[in-house]
Amino acid sequence: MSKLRSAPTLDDVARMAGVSTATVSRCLNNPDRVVDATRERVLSAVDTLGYTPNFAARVMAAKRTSTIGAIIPTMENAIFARGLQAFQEELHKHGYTLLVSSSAYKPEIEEEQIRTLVARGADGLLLIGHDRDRKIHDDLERRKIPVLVAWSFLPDARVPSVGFDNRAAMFELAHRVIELGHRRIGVISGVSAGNDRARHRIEGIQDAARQNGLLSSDVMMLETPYEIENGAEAFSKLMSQDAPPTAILCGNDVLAVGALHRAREMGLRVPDDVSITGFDDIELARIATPALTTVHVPHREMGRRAALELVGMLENQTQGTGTRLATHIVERQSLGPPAKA
Amino acid sequence: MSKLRSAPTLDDVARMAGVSTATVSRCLNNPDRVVDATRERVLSAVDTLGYTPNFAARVMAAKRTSTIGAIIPTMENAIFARGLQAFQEELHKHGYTLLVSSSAYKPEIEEEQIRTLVARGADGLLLIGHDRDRKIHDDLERRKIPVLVAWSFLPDARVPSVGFDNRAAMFELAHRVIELGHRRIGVISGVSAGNDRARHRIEGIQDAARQNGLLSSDVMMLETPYEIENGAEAFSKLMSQDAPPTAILCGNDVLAVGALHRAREMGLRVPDDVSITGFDDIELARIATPALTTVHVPHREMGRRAALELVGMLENQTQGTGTRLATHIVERQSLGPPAKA
DNA sequence: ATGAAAAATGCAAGCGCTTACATTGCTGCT
DNA sequence: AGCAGCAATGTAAGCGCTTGCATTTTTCAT
Repeated sequence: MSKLRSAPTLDDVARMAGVSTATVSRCLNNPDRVVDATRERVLSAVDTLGYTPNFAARVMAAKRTSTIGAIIPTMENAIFARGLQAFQEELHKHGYTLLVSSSAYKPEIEEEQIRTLVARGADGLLLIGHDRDRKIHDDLERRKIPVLVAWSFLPDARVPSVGFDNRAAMFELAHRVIELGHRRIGVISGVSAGNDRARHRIEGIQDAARQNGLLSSDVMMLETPYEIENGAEAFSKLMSQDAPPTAILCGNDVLAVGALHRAREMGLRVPDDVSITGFDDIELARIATPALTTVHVPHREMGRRAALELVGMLENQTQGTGTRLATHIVERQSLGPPAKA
Repeated sequence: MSKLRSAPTLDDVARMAGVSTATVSRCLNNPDRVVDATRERVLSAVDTLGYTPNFAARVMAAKRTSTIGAIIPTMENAIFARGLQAFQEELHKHGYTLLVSSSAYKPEIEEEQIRTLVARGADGLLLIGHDRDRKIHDDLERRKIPVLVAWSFLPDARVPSVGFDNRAAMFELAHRVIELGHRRIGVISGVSAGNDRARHRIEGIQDAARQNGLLSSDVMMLETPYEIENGAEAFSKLMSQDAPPTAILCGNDVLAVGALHRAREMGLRVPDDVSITGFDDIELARIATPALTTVHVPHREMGRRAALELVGMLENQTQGTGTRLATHIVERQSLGPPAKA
């Protein structure tokens, strides 16, 4: 498979322009270190030859790829789409390319992807959430690869993070729900093992329950993978109990939409018969019927900040400080007071 | 000795295992060409050193990346998510890695992404749709990089494709709509310039209209980017005419969900006051209220087939034959007969 | 045992680029 | 005119790996 046979190389360009390869390289990477006349000659050779630098060779020689790797739990729904889009746009402005892969929420896959991205020479890494085998960070540290965590801000974690306080955010929402009069609360959480965001959201709910004098038996919790169908199933289970909850807090919007859908199938009116809330405020939340009350996360801002932070770490060799972003509740139609008993 | 703080290389492993670098390389790439005892020794050195092959170096030496590049129009919604997922799973089985990037439906960005992927050494490329500057294919051909097109099957295009007949699929749906009695049809299409899929879907509608004796003035067409909000806007425009359509065919499910949403906001009942249909059958279509009548596309099958085809082209140096997949209408609640006038 | 074929391993030449250092060619000062 | 000093360009040493070919070791039929 010698497909490269026909691709022109630096040498070809140099020969055609009558200069050394060093000069061609400079034309491409430090144009101002070459005199105008030469540069023009070289660039026109590049043009007529249709030359494109060989990435692998460049990486080998320069020991730097200008590439950032990101591993997100899923690409199947829009949870990370908007933030990642902003991340990549900002990266692009600074001359970096983004490589994305997804871990399907599986730690072992995430680890494999990290290795792949590192082997491919990622100059820096964006990871989601803090929960992770510490050996991974040991290894990354040893290789001196800057890592930034997003979607979860923890002030004194080992790795700097750009994100929000999942616990406080969910606390606020749960508090609001209880304040409306709900006393039996259902929770449909994502799988919390290895997922600090899911865990912190649960804790936020528990904080609010405790603080408002609910018993732990008033809170019915279910964990399930983050998919619409699972939200629906969990909803059924929760509502088929003797004293079903009057409000159901979901770990994210996807789960909430599943719950919403099942509620309709079961002939339950939302929020009259049961309230349902989400988390993330992705587009789906606005579109759902009824529109979802949820926690708004500043996705684009988070992505942009993460990019700036990571680029800063890369170019100044600094440790990175992290940023905590604010979230807020968006009240739409899916949350109301409980029905009068 | 000074390697301690940076990534170990093949040399380090070789030294530690007391063999040559060639042997280490073979252990990693052709394990059976090395005797057991040696292999074990080498692998344990790999392990204790935490060695990971340097991708760029490997590519340079082997002239092959085992990487496939794919450029899809968007990652923001789920249109391509499922198919791409299947594509990558199948690729993985054959030892290939997938690199994805998105073009935002812009030809010039697609072109840039192609160059990037090629520079990065993609062994093969998956592209969406056939519309594309021919120079791009000239260049790819010259570099001998196999290309496969998906999401649109064209039997005698320059490049082999795995997909379905967009025109026929949309024809079938439009025919069904007209058969139900609709005479004034609205169409919310994606932007057709540079997008053969959008264009063929429009043509399918026109075929059906003509064949059923509708006048071209009975079909009101709007083009708009593929986003929910645009679907909503287009819906408003279409319905604010003197004689608004009784059925609206949307170029994809995303647009249709936008239309559905706006209908509700305007107090129109679907399908009693107006019918709305989609295309693609992504999860959103099932979840929407009312559930969307749409054209089912075998996303996973398409992704899988595309992977097999592309791997075949790569490994057998063949041209690729392409595959046409069948679609079918999924009737849910958003389509009904027109209201009695 | 013995030698030839087969299996295992080693040697070393690149792959296409960047970059430290060396060389050449100018500028403008005295 | 002569030369320091700098700008422009060239030279060549790798970067870490794979692989064709050479060499050594093992296997096995005799």
